[in-house]
Amino acid sequence: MSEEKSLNFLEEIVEEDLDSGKYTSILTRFPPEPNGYLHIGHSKSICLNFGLALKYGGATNLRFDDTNPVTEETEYVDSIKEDIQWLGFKWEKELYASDYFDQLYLFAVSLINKGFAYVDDSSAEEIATQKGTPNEPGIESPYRNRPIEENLQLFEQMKNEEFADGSRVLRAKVDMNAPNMHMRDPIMYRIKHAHHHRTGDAWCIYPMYDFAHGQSDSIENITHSICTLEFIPHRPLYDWFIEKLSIFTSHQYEFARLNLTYTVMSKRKLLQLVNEGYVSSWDDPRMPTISAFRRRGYTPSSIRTFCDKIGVAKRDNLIDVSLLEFCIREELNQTALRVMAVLDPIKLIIDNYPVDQHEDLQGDPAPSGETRLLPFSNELWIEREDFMEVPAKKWFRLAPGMMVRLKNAYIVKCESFLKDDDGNITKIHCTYIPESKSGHDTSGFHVKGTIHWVSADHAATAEVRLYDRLFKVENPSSEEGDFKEYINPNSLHIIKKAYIEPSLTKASINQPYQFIRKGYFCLDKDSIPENLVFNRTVTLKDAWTKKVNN
RNA sequence: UGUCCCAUAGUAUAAAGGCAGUACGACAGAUUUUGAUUCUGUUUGUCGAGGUUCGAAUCCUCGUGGGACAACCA
Repeated sequence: MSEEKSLNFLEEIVEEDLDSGKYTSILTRFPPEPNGYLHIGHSKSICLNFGLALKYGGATNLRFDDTNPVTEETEYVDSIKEDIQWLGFKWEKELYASDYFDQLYLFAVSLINKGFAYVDDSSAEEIATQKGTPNEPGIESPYRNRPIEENLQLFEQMKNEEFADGSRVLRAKVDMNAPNMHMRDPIMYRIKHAHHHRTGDAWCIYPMYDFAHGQSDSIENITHSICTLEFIPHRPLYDWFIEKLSIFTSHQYEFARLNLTYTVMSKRKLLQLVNEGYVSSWDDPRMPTISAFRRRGYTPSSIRTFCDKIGVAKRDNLIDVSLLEFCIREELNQTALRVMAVLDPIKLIIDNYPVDQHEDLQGDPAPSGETRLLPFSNELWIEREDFMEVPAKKWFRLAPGMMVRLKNAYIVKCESFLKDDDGNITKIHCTYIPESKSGHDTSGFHVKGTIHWVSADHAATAEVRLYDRLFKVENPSSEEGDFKEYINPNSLHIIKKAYIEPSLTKASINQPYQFIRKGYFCLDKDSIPENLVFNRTVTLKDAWTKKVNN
């Protein structure tokens, strides 16, 4: 029963290339620059590159695009590798563009020899001026027609640390009149006396992206080099270098990057949020980074499912974050242990339940069949929002004179309540119906509402962190002004002291929980035995709140 | 006043000249000891104008709209 799922345009290209015999197997690559943490947008690219290879029996290299030593660090390399593995993918080889610095240097010399590259002494400003604009052609550099010998000599001197940063560059000799700005004699090498995270101080000249990426693809025999739309104008250059160098012909294909509502997806902006303290770290659970989703309780498979559902195409898109939430809820609904925790407590006293008595009630069994006991007594904590002094229409939780089921316990009826001087409700008095015990209900009462609770004497406490969207608007990047103006000031709500059922004191970090009626939660890495911390991964769908708000 | 990419429900994504479908969302109902889950149903779409064709979301032309491109970033 193979449900024929339609192919995306990249799968079509791969199938064609395989069917036509152009390739007998495919090789893709995932090429992050180690200058930041991976985000959910990268996971689309990861799922695409690794997924394509998996589907068609090929392989994927992990290649760090580390040609700019001033922004790149080993810390990022490590986090990137961890994130890819966590997502569930295995790379064929771990490679670095810097592995090819020697080869790239020889490629450059060869282009100089063929008259396709020259050393330019112009300043950055002069080169920018020479470039022209999209509407006006560029002008040729006065150094453009230097003799080959002189270029060779100067380029070697560049390599030999004889010149200062910025004093000279190596440029490709293409066409200053090209309508495509990238073809107007692009820079191939620049001088940077900077320490490289892998090659140390071996080099003071570093290749630019355009003279590193395609050549690295070619060296590795990458068949399908998949990147995002903004590289489309680079493709003619990508092809030009490969052709002039007469090396293995890799091909570049472009897809539209993922954008998600209520967040930003550029490393530059995410770095700002971290550096300027809007979030606590790269893995602050409000961030769209993979490490943040991991910490927040998202699973690798939920992210992979999401990447599968969003599809792949070439048009700009803005995916509704509710799709991501659907994916994680769908999974957690299957795997989460149901437990009870009261986040905003109010005391409920059962007047007809003996003060010194308690009983251990049976909680809902876990999917594994494992059971747990719920201590019950005359004083409980319930959720403040589960009581209304004056019930709304269609309200079926607690209110004066109304009855509700306490989950896995008894039916109670609200008899009275107390308020403090400010009018805040402080205590709710109820009576319980002894014949209504869960599983043994002979009371004959039928109640519409069931609420969660914990026994006041037996409850443990924990810190609970509730997260909301990081931005107030769907697409912060498209708004006027600075994107940071649109940050949601209420994206984090910390509850210092929530009451949790005793079984949760044994919570473990990879076990998802559903706090019944409150959402899916996971233990945070900040937890210590004296202070457990839970993150809300995602809320439950909530038809009631929605109804009230409308 | 350039070059390139793109245009299908609210958001995404299919339909390879032959019945516009799927998912999420939204809405309504059923079930429910989670106002969750589950189940059922409803809603909404081919940017415009020409052309080719028996037949066009699909091919062509011209518009319109959106996006990308002028870092010694990737």
